[in-house]
Amino acid sequence: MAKKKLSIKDIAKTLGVSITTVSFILNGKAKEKRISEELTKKVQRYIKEVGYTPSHLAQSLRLGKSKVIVFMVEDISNQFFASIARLIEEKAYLNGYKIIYCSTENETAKAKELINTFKVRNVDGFIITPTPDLEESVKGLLDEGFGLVLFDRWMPDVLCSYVIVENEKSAFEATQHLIDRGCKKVALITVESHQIQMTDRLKGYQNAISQNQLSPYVFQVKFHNMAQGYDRILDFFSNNPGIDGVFFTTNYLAFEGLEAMGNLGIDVPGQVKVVSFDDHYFFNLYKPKITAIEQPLELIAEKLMEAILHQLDEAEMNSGPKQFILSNKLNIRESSTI
Amino acid sequence: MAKKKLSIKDIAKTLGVSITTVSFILNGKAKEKRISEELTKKVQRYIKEVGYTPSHLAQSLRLGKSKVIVFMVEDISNQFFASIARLIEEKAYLNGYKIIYCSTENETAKAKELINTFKVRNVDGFIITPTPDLEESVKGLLDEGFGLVLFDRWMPDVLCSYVIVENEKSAFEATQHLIDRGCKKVALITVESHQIQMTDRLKGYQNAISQNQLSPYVFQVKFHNMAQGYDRILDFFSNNPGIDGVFFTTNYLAFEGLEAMGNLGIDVPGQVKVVSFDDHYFFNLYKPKITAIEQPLELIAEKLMEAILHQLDEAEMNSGPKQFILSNKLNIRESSTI
DNA sequence: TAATTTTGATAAATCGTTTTAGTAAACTTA
DNA sequence: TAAGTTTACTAAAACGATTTATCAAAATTA
Repeated sequence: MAKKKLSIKDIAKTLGVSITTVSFILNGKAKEKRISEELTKKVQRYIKEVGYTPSHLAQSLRLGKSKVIVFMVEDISNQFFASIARLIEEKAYLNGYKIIYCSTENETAKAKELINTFKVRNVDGFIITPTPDLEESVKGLLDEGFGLVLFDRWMPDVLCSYVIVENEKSAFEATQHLIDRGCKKVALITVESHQIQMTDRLKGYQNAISQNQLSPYVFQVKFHNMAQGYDRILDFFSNNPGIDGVFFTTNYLAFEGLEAMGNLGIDVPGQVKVVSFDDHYFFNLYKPKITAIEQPLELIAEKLMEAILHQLDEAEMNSGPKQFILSNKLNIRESSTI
Repeated sequence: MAKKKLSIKDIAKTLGVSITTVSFILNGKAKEKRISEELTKKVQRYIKEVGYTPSHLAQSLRLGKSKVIVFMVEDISNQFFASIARLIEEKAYLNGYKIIYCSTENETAKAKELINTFKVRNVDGFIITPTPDLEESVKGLLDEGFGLVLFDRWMPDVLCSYVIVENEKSAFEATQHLIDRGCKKVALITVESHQIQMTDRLKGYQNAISQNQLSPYVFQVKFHNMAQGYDRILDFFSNNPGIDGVFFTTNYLAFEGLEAMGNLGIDVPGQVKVVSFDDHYFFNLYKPKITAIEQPLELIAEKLMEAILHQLDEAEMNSGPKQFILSNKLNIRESSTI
């Protein structure tokens, strides 16, 4: 087993030339370094014949670049993050990069630990959905010259590349949509979080409510986990009977909320109209189909890779950060119309 | 920026000792190599003080092990694979391994290309859901001494480690369950595939049908993509009016099938009872709740890591392959009972 | 006291590349 | 024909670790 992998040294010895020559030819520097055409051809032919490929480890060690990007998200099994993972994969491989993933579970301590682990592991760049209070770690990465792009959330205090969506604007539109459909008591059901993607959604809701001279009904679910979320939302609806419209700021909340409403015998959309952030395959299957804000996954992935590759590209290293704020799409379905 | 990382050489120079000494101490060989306790302490103190960590790249190059495992699945954005990814992540990191993912889209050419790419990249092991006709590539990996575990599917012709579930048995049980609930014309809706996980499910269905002296109604959807699948299944129900039970071999087929049945005005479970392979969060949310076969995700992940780490562990390198066949659980819900 | 063993440390090879700084030989130039 | 230039190629250092072989001094033995 395990026939030893050929090294550049083996090639050189067999062909009776120097390692340097082979290396130059391999790296397309034959012309520049004045290696004769004849020898170049000969070496190339032999390399092809034996199917030699250079050791990336050795290259990484020598060049100080490992061609690895860390994709650090809240939870890789979450459909949103898994979808992005899928979409960036191809672009990364096309550019010779590998992607290592890891999940923070939105815990700051875990995120910091992961960042330290990977810093030491000679990765080149990080794509991160930051947890709360991660500013210092992130600044550390920048100081040490790692590539870095934030997404889903950004940090107002840190000047760096990011890819986010128009949270406030979309939340405004979703709320206004419910109001336009005749809702008078529109509730916001969100998670208790001070992270900017959530506070922006809250802002959008509040703006729409106040512009229409309505009263806000904000419910922030604490300690978010499936079972607890369901119970809390059930309580909320029991205690707030007049609600006729709900905007959920994440699809998980919507799933739980819809089930709670179902069990309370609340008719959607007859009695309560519903809109959710983060569209999902299942919203289109649900009865009624759920109106939802769709994030532009492909575009997010594209911009993420554009931003990170841009940073890792030697030539453009010291051009400024790339910051993208992308538009969402409100997919209007039965839950807010019939 | 980028304060240069310390190397073992810097440590040695500052302390006025040799690189060798530092290395021995770092690797816990101080005693064995008779480094004096005094010097050992001194070096350790300094290392801690400056926060030195060794370069994994250099170690990998020297030791020929990169501590990287490739997780190669059909589609990382698929909920099943994403969940497994999440579950193996922690175990891998605890053991000092990183995980690189990639998606084959079940295309043999792509899988072969990915395998070649990663072979060259000095990874240590592979966790793979093999595409059709991947036997040769997989054998190649084994010959070259890579760690390897297959999952979801296995290859009868290749002796290697794998983690799979009892496809045939569960399919039998699901079908029998429908028959027990009074179904007389039970259809199987599956994908057209010769891969063993699918043919096993087919076998289970067929056995149950013939043991009960019923007639099989097998529908194999070709060229599986969302839109086409839906259309084909719609046709199938239109052309086979008497069907009173359906077993879907994947949850995607079930989602499409349920929508098709909904649009045809077929009542589930009144008119047609439904069971699906691969339980899903939404089966519990759907109305009616869908009966489904649940694969033991945690156990799969656990066994995958057990098998791969076992192989990568020098000490146990040449013990035989580990093969796990895990039991599923039939979650009986409304779609097959009311 | 001479020979042997133990102790405590190190020099140098190695892993597989890239790249700087040469070096002979062939060719120009004046 | 002596000096300078090109041409075609290479030796050797580096990247940052691990490990084998070696070595001088101290301690033990005979």
